[in-house]
Amino acid sequence: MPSDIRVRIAPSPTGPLHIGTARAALFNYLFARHTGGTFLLRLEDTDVARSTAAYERDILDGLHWLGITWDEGPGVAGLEEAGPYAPYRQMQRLDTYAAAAEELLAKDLAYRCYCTPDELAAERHDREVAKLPAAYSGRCARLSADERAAFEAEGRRGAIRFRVRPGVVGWNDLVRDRVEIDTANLGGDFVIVRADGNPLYHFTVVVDDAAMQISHVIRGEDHISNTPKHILLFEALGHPVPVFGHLPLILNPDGTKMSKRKSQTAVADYIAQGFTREALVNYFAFLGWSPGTEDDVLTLEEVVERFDLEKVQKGGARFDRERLEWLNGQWIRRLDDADLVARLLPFTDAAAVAGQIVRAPSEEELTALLPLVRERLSTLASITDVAGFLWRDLSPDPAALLPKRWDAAMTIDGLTAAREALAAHDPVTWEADELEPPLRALVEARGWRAGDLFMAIRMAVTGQAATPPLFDVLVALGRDRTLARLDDALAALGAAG
RNA sequence: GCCCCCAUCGUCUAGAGGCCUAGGACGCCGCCCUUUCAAGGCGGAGAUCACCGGUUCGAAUCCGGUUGGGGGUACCA
Repeated sequence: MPSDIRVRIAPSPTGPLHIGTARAALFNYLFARHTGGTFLLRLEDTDVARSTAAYERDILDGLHWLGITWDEGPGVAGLEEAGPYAPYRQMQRLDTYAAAAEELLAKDLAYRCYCTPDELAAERHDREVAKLPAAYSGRCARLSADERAAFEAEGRRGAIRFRVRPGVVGWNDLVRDRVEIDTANLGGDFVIVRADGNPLYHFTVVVDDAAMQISHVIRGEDHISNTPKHILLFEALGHPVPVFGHLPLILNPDGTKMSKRKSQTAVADYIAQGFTREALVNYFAFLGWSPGTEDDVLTLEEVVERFDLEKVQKGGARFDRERLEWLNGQWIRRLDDADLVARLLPFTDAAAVAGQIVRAPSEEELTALLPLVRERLSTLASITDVAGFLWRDLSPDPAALLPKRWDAAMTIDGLTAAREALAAHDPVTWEADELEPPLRALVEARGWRAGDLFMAIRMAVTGQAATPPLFDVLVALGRDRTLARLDDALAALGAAG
């Protein structure tokens, strides 16, 4: 059954895709998909000074990467402009706002204000000194035609202010029930169109939400105090007021509103660090919402099925990177081989380009390695921590080659014997379960602890104390490189002694 | 300052008057598995449900106040 529910995400291309925007987009998407409604994307690019095409691209690409798709939206990032209410970019809708502003002016619901920024600043300052709440005095609210003409003659264009009517504005918020705010606390008549003719956010958002038949406005809690202004504008425009739902904020670890300064906020950075879309979406969905069951690893589709705005938390949620990493590990373990390899390849390639490894592995090589690395990856990028020794040259550090209980002489003895045993091993059966018995036998014969010998070999052939299982590592390395690295380690130890 | 929102383990949360001596997950600590690291299994510590007062036979759940935290106070979005 088709639904007339229409929701939107309206990002402003003044920065890269922010986690908060992605989360708001996700909740709108979930609500739309769950109810069979329509989800649209509108670009709010009226802040010309700060908006860029590169940010636009980053935002749209990021949302798509996450799997958040819209039914109507602008023609950018390789997309066709789509939907019955085009254009979906505010700078292409200026005449719509101009017409709406004219209408409000004509009905005397708005007026021109000729105050200069300096005058406004002085006014603000005086009120602050007098300990009065910040508000516009309304000095231009009742100018006569002559006074207006005088200002215009001076060359002043005048901004357009909306007349805020006295009274209380209230709404039934989807997540926090009844909210009421006295318009006396709105700061006076507010500007809807700048003196330079550019419309402002509060105005464009309402004009567009009205024009695009938005039924539910789902956005961050930081907009609660803007909502009365928007309701007033909807009423002035003669348009039904949509239903509002204010989501709890994503917080820095210290509990303040998430910011670039205290947290990593760009989705692109999480992508670059090897977080999967599944983990990110899963994590965002569970920040402020929960299915009410004990499930914690869910696909986007499963979340869509269970999503309910009324189960959204009211209080803000701190961003917990450790939990995200755990979820990421969960998802990495769930991906099928081909998928995981395809996602890993860009990271090994990038590491090679960056010089972190000297050679990027092939698809086949990575596929063969999967059983060794999969459960050790917390991010895709950590592949080079887990298996980088395979694609890197080692420079043995004698001190770092010694197992806890072994000194240099002991280690030389152990590695020499191990090298001999491995060199004597049939190259044709260079396989993990073939390599283990001879080394175990050696340990037995010499009365060593298996762990000590294995650690000595591990350090010698990988340069690390933490690696995938040793015999699998020797196989991945191959006979020649294994023996060569043992020789190098022995040489380093000999030089030190 | 003024307005508004919020308040359950360190963190994310379950909980819509009796099922709660408050459940799950992350993290932390043990144990098991084990050649290291992970993963996995098992167990543990961790919340007098911010506080005070009310309503009720009974409150984490309802009401009021206090405190604390957060958000907003632009010719930014």
